[in-house]
Amino acid sequence: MTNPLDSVFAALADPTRRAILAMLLEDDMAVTDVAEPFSTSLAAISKHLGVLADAGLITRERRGRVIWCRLEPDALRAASVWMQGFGQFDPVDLDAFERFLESELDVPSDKILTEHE
Amino acid sequence: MTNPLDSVFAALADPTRRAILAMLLEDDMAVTDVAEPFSTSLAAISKHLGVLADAGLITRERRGRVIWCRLEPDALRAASVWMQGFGQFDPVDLDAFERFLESELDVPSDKILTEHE
DNA sequence: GCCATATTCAACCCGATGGTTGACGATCCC
DNA sequence: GGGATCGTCAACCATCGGGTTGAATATGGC
Repeated sequence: MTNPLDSVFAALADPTRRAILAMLLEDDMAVTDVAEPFSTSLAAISKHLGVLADAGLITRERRGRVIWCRLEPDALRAASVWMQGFGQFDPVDLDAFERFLESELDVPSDKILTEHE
Repeated sequence: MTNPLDSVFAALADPTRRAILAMLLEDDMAVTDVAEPFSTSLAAISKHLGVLADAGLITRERRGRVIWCRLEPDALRAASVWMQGFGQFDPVDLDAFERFLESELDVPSDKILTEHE
């Protein structure tokens, strides 16, 4: 009924959620740690994580008291293929990707991408 | 402070709008012709076209009575780069793209496509 | 058992979104 | 000018989305 692309694109439409995905690109994180950089409440972040999980973009696993969030990049594949069909864009360009992450967060990207600075 | 990715992804989150983009991939179209396959009102389609135009995904140009809609695939570039940064997906795979277009357009034909005639 | 920590749930507020209908402006053609 | 076609606008309605706060649940440590 509902196309999975609907929920994936809708999840990506929010800058907080894109920032969360960028953080998880580096490593799995606990919910509390995910929420830490944001000025919104923990409950709001928990909702965002629920949206991301419903879209298949992350999974959450409880270990003890802590719930760990893991990026599931495969969920982006369908959406990526869809978009590439329109533009024949260049293949993966991680430099451009980092620039976008930086422009999105208004914080240095080394907060998010620690490697290859 | 609004990131252009916000509006692009939000525009792509609606299946009607994705279908419109897919139609425009073939050729420029008049608003009335864009609306024809859908069961919703012309005003609703006009709103969708406004959302797509605000996101930069299409442009509209009046020629006489008719307003022609043109796809602007470059607006997808930033979003595509963003997504590719996550998955290192395969480069453009047009076969997969066509399959996705089919799954979007053919399957829900009883919902998207008009029922009269 | 008790308390602190980690996370979600429930109820609410408010602005955005997608849909409708009917009126309106613009344009072409006669 | 008159009439038909093209498209948007305005007002309205219902639903969704993101935010809040406070209570509830789950777990670990003492």
